[in-house]
Amino acid sequence: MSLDDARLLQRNAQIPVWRQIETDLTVEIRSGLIAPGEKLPSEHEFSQRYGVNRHTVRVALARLARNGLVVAVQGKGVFVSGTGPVEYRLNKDAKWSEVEKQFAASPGGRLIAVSECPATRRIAEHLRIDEGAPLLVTETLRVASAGIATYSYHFFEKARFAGLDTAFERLSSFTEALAEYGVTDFTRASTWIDCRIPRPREADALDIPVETPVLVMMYVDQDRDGRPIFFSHSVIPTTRMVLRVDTA
Amino acid sequence: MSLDDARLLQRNAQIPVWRQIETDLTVEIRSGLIAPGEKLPSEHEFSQRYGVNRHTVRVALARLARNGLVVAVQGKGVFVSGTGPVEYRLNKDAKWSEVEKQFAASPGGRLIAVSECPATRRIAEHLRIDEGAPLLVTETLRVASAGIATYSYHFFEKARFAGLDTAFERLSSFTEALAEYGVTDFTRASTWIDCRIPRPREADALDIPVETPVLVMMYVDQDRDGRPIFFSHSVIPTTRMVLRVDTA
DNA sequence: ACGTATTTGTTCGTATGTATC
DNA sequence: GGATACATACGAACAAATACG
Repeated sequence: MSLDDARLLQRNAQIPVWRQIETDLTVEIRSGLIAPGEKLPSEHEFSQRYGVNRHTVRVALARLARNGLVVAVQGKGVFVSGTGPVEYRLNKDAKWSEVEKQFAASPGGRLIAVSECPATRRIAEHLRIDEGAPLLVTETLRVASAGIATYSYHFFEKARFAGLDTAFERLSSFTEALAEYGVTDFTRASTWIDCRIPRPREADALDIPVETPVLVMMYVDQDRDGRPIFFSHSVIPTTRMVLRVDTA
Repeated sequence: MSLDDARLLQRNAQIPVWRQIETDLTVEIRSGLIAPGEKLPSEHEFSQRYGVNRHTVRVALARLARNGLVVAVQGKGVFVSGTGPVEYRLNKDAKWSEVEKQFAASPGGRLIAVSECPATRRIAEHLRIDEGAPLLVTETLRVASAGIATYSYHFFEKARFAGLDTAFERLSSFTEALAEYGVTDFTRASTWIDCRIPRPREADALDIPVETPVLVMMYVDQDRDGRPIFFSHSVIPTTRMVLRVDTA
């Protein structure tokens, strides 16, 4: 709204008008243009500005409320939810356990599935092993707080880390499980960031609607000597989290 | 498919089966599990594995093709597009012009819209100006190659950069336009990364379907002395691009 | 040059559920 | 409640391009 107004709306388009308003307001709120705690314009004012019926505005606002972005108070107005997004900082110490620390949460990883597959070319390059070498693949759900969670796929060289899945199941933490394999310190080397629609089972586990996009981090962690430890995909819901990169 | 198979499908769910297959294959391709140039299983084989009709598979594949992820050749098969994703590297020299250099493209920014608005609290903090101070807001589309593009919102302090929009229109580049204001060197300080569904006009300009999510970078660029120059949102389609962060 | 198998591309038809008026 | 339109999913058949012996 600060940028423009009803010109944004496409009537007779393939997208319903209420959804356009929803994404529009989502942009404003998530980007911080409207600060947490601030009051939104009234439904009546929205309907005037966008040139739509008040009911159409209400559909959009109801969805924002359902996603936890706003809270409606009868007789007062609609307010942006109090807390801003949690920042997942990308630096060489980037780990999920670092996020858990912010919430004083104990390691609470849950092992969803374990499988094996041969290393594809890309993963083999990252782990500096032979293409086709057997990999141990884990799917884990790690939750620090409501809405603060990741669904991760970890790829380990099977020959080196056989049984790591049971160690994780016992300790609920990769950091601690890896310690049993002599890996006491590891750091993040490179991270690739992508986004997509979640798979049904990911959305289920993360407890988010299947239509809301998620961030995907792909990264390699290595030990002090630069030797690769594992390759990972982490699916991150963005309703209450953002990634942050500082380039000092 | 390497991780699991038809168990992934949710029948009678709110999400169509073809979309589930689409996201599934998108994951495999974009994450590099299936390498560029590789041949996908045949439509018949997919329909067997997923337990669906061949038409259903074709809908998914058609969408992947439209997004440029795969290329179908009659009589041969469907192949993952030859080139891997372009990496937009996040470091202190992160600029769109750096991406353009990779394609030997001349600056080709197009000014979509210009507006003004008062600085919200968050923007005021980033630019270290007073809340409510007038801002110059530009919307630009910058294309380096097919699918390699950004739709950006730039927020400038109006008092300092009045007329910058016309300078950009003339020079097609912020780097060059800012030089006329005595800003010869600027670097990236912090970046926040989020993702969402694009606005209709963003999807139009970037030539992507309205349902495919986009990455959003929010960042502050500053001059050599650490003085903020501008705040920006950049919308990045991810069919052919990923962000990359190196944490050395 | 020919026949065959494989694979994508296209066109019918049928059924079902959902949204809309 | 009824009528309509649309999206989803399945089935069968055929056309066209490719590969191979």
